[in-house]
Amino acid sequence: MNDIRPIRAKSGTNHEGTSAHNRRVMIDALRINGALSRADLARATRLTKQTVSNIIEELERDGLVGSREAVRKGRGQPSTPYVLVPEGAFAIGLQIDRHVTRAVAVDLVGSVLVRAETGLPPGGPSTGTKVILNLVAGVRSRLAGIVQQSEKRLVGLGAAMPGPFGMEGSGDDPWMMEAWQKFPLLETLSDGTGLNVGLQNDAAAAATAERMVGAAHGIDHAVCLFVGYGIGAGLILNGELYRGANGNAGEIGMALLFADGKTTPLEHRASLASLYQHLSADPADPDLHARINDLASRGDPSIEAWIKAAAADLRWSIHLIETVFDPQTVILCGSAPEALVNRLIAAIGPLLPSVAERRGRMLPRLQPGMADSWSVALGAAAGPISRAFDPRFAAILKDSQ
Amino acid sequence: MNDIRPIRAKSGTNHEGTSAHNRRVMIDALRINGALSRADLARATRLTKQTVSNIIEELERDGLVGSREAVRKGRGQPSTPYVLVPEGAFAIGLQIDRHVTRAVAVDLVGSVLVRAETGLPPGGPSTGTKVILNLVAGVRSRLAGIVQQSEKRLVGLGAAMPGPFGMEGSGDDPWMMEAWQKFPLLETLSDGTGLNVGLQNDAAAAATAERMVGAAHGIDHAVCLFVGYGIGAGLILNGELYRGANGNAGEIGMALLFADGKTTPLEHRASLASLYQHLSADPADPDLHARINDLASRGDPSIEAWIKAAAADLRWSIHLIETVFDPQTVILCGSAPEALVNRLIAAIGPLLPSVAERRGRMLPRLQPGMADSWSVALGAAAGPISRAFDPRFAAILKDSQ
DNA sequence: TCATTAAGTCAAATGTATTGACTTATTACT
DNA sequence: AGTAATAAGTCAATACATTTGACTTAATGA
Repeated sequence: MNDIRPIRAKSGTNHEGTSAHNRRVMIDALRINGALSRADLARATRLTKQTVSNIIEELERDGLVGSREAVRKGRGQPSTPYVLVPEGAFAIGLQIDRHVTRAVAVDLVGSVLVRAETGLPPGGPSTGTKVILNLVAGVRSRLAGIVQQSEKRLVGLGAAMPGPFGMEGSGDDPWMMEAWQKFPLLETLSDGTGLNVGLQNDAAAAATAERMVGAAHGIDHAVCLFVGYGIGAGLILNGELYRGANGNAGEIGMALLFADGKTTPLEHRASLASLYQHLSADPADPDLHARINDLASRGDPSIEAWIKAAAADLRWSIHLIETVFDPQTVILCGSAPEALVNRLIAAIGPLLPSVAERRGRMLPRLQPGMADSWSVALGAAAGPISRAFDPRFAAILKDSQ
Repeated sequence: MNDIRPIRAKSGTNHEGTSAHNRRVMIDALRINGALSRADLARATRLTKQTVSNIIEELERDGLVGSREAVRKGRGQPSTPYVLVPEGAFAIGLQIDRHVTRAVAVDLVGSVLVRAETGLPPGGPSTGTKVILNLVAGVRSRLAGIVQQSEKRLVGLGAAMPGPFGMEGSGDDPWMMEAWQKFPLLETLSDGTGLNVGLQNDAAAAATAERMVGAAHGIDHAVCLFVGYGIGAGLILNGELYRGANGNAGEIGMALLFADGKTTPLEHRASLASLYQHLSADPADPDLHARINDLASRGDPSIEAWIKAAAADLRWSIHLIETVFDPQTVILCGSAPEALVNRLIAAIGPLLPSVAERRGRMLPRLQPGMADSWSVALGAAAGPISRAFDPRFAAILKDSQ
C-alpha cells in the first residue's frame, strides 16, 4: 500500500514555454542567417507576422536584437532587417588545463572581448581555485570597463576541462587533473562568483565554439574531433550538444586500439601527450607550443614520423565517428598548434570508405576547425550563451523555468 | 540583390504544440509508471490538477486511457488511477530480412496481437514488394477480426531492415539487401497501404522495442547492441531514438578492428554471418536457428571457439559504446537464438574498465535484452507508436502539425 | 464527532498566438 | 504620369490552452 517509489515523468509545458521557445527560435534564426526581416522570420519559423512582430519588439526592448536600415528589394514595402546585438549578452568562459588556466569574456555573437591566462600552480584544486577565481574576477572587471551594463547582461560562467568526470581514478596523473575532475567545481565557482555555472569537457567546449562561430555553425549533426593533450569528440546531435548520462559522451580518446599485439587507448598514440613523449619534451615548457608549430610547419623529420602514425589513428577515429554517429561532417580541431593540425589533416587524407560516402553530400566529410589556444575557453563561454538562447527541448519544459 | 539562399530556421510553436506535448507527457508517464491518479500526474508533470483533468478527460474520450476503481490510501478523497488502454492504438510492424519477412500488429502498450511470417523470394524488391504488401494486408485484416475499430486506430506502418541506407554499394550481396536499401520502400509501402510509413534499421528497431516493453523501458540513455546477421547499435539518447543525419547512426558493425595484421569490420568477426561461416552453414536453412540454439545451450565445442572470439570482440564493442555514448546501460539483444545470446553474455564478462565504472550506478553496465525472432518486427511496429505518442522535441514544432 | 488531509471540479482570469482587415511603401505595367 | 500589383508590417478582436483560487467530495484519525 505504501508506494514510496518516485513517479518518473517528463515535465509538461505551458504558454511561457511556448514563448520562450519562440524567442529562442528567432535568435537562432538571426544567428544562422544574419540579417532577417520580420516577414523573413515569419516564413522561416512558420509563425505569423504578428507573432514575430511582438517577439522582435520584445527582443529589441531587451537589447538582444536591433534593426538596420530598411532595404528595398523589389515590389512592396521595403523590409527592415534585424540582427543580433553583440552587446545583448555576455558570458565568461574558463578553461582549466594541466598547467595553465585561461578565461575569456564573449558576447552574444561569440566575439572574444577579454582574454586572460595564468599558470596553474601545482597542488590541484586546493591551491588552484583561488587563482582561478582571481582570473575570472579580473576578466569580469575588465569586461565591465569595456562595455556598459555588462554585469546585468552576464548570463553565466562556463568551465571546461579535460574529462572524463566522476570516474574511479588510477591516481597516476602528475598534473592533478584527476583531483580537479573529482572536485566540486560547480559549487565552488558558483559560490565564488554568484553566477550560473556550467561544466563540459574540452572537446565538448570546442564543439560548442564550432557551433557558435565555426565550421559547425548552423549544422545540426556534427562531430568535432578534438586533439589536445588527450583526444575527445564533441557531439552536436539534433542541433544540441550531447553530454551522455554523465557528461562523458565522446571520450573517444579512451577507445581501445589493437595494435602491435596489445590494446592501447587511442590517446596514448595520437594525442599531444604522445607527441610530447615522442619528442621527449616537457609539457610544462611554455615555448613548446610555438616550437611544435615551427617544427610542423617546416615539416621537420623529428615530427613527421609521429604525424604519419597519428594520422593513421585519426583516420581510423574519423571512420569510427562516421560509422557510429552518422554526422553531416567531422571537424578536426584542437588545442594543438595550428600548423600541426593542418599537417595532420593533410596526412589523414584520403579517408577510409564509410557510410559517409554517399551521393548528394553537401559538406566535406572532414573539415578543419579552430586550432588555437583560446578555442576551448571560447567554447566554455559559448556554453552559457547556448543554454540561455538556443532552441532546446529542455527550455520549453516547466522544470527549466 | 537577388538572395536565393534559403533561410534556415527551426520552427516555432503555439498552443497546439503545447497541448500536443502535454498529452504525450501524460501518456508517457502512464506508460512508465503504470496506474497514476490525476493528482499523481499533476505532481509528476508539474502541470496543474485542472490541466491534467482536462487532458485526461480528452484522452479518455479518445479511448487512449481508462480509469480503474478508486483506491483509498490514507486520509483524503480516494484517488482514481488511470492506465493506458491497450486497444487505444495499433501499429503494424514489418521486418524485411535476408530470406524472410515478418509482420506483426501491436497495440498501444506493445503487446503483439498478430504475427505472420513468410519466405522472401529471390529477386529483391521487384518480386518482394508484392509478397510484403500481401503479408501486411493479411496482418491488417486479421487484426480487424480481433478488435473493433482497428483501422481507425491504426497509427502507422513501421518497417525495419538491415542498414546502412543510401550508401554507394559494393554489389556483392547475394541476399539483395543492397537492392532493398536503395529501393524507394517508403513510397511503395505508403502507396500500397495508405498508411504513414517509417523506416529504421534493425538495431534501431530492436532499441525501440526495448524502450517500449523491454530493458530500456523508461530509460533515457541506453544503447542496444544488436547481434543479428550483421551487428548494429540502436541508440536511445535523451529519451529518443537517435538516427543520425541519414538514418545510419549506430552502424557499429562496420567499425574497423585491427587484428591479425589486417583491419576487419566488426561484423565480419562477431555476427551471425560469421557464425554461419564458421559452421559452414547455409543461412537460408530454416532449421538453422533452432540448431544453433541447441548447440549453444549444450555448449557444443563446434560453437564454443566462435563464442569465445565473438565475445572478445563484443567486449571491445561494449567498451567502445560506453566510451563514446556514455549510456546508463548497454543492452545486448539480437535476432540470434536466445541461448546463443545468453552464452555470449556469459562469455563477455568481466567487462573492460571504462568510464562506465563509477560509484552510484543504478543499472548494470550490461543487460540482456530480447532475443527472439519477432523483436525486430515488434520494434518496427513500436516506431509509429512512439512517433505518435512519445514526448519528442519535434512534436511541439509547427512543421510537425 | 469533527478537524484534517487529499482528490478533484468550477468558473473566471491570464498569457500567447492567430485572424482578417487595414496601412504603408515600393515597383511594374500601360 | 497614373495605376495596379506586390510585399512589409500594424491593429484590434478572437481563439486556445493553462492557471488561479475558491469550492466540493470523501476519506482518516484523534
